[in-house]
Amino acid sequence: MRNIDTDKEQAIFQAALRLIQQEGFAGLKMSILAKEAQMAAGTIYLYFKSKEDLINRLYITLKRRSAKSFLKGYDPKAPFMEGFELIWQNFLDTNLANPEESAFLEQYYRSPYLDKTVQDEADQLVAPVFELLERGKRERLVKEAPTEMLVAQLTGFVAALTQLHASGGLTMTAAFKNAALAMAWDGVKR
Amino acid sequence: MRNIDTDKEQAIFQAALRLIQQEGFAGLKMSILAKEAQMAAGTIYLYFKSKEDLINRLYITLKRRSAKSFLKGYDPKAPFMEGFELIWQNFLDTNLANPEESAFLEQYYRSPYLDKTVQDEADQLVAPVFELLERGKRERLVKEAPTEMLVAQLTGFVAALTQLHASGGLTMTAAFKNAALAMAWDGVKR
DNA sequence: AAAGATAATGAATAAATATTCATTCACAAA
DNA sequence: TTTGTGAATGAATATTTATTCATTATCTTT
Repeated sequence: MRNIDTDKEQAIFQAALRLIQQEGFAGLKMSILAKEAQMAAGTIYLYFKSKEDLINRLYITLKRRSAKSFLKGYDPKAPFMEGFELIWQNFLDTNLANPEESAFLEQYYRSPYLDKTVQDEADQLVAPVFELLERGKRERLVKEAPTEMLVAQLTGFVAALTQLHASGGLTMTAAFKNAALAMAWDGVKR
Repeated sequence: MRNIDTDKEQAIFQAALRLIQQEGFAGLKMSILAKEAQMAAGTIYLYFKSKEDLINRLYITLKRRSAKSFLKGYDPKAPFMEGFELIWQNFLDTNLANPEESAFLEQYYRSPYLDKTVQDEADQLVAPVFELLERGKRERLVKEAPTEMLVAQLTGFVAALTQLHASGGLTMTAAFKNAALAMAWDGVKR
């Protein structure tokens, strides 16, 4: 039996990310995508019902992967600071290591292509971070600011850093990562 | 003489922003734009050579307006802290007051439509912020982190806050603005 | 108020792009 | 070697969207 597994699908995902990175949002044309993924245009339609389907599946796949990655090793019962550092470092590393995916998730957030169900699941995936920060407030370790605001500073910072790193504006060495952690923590700490 | 001034142009700009806000990046279709701006499709082409021209002029117009707005009253010779607070507050207020413009500037940054010259001018407009933070480092008031990183935290935070505020996730009252200033300053201060 | 000039219209056309499907290909079983 | 079957192709078609331009409307000048 031929291999109908995810090989081709993955190739399409990869190529789509590369194109979005290179050409931006508007650069994702099915014909170009086919060329980049080294297959015929029609082949894409064996794996995806439509462009919309492609975008949605790519989005949720990456969002899940991202969430899994930055929650790796996270134990809600461990001390707050341990959890904070773990998630922060995971989050930064995940984004730095996958700038194309990161940019995609940023760019397609609230695109007309995305189904509401997909956006809702995406929100669910981030919930543990909210819970951790709320716990931090209860334990008097974190500022008494709205959780959304705390999250905004952390995610906004990571997004901006990732973009900077990817564009070659700044190479994130280990020393710089430490500096970033200090900045992130100083921003939210009580 | 008929009024060929900026009335129609402004209407087109406004409608374009509204559409980008509502439908996202991909939702900017010339025919829909014409309807939204309450004019015929052809009329747009009396004011803009092409869609690309429209995007570029909208982008640079908004970027200039934004820079002018967040540098308003800024005196490079005033004490550091005064400059920092002024720019931060201006920047946050400017973005909160113009979430559509803010989102547009975010979304179209490095779109394939944007001319390099436009992007370059955009970078120039932000230069005073870099200079201020470098001075802060020299005066030992600001962390010894790369300036790009400091800027990343500040702009990333504002971008995320603006998006949050615009989507109704959090209303930025005066108290919350103070909290945000504290978070921003704690993040970069030495 | 007529003529001339400028602005606006929107249906028609051009251009770009998504999608289909008749055909070919690659492999496996007989 | 032949035949069957799912996978892949890519030119052809459908669809969507940008742009044009002949026509109409609106204003200005005399």
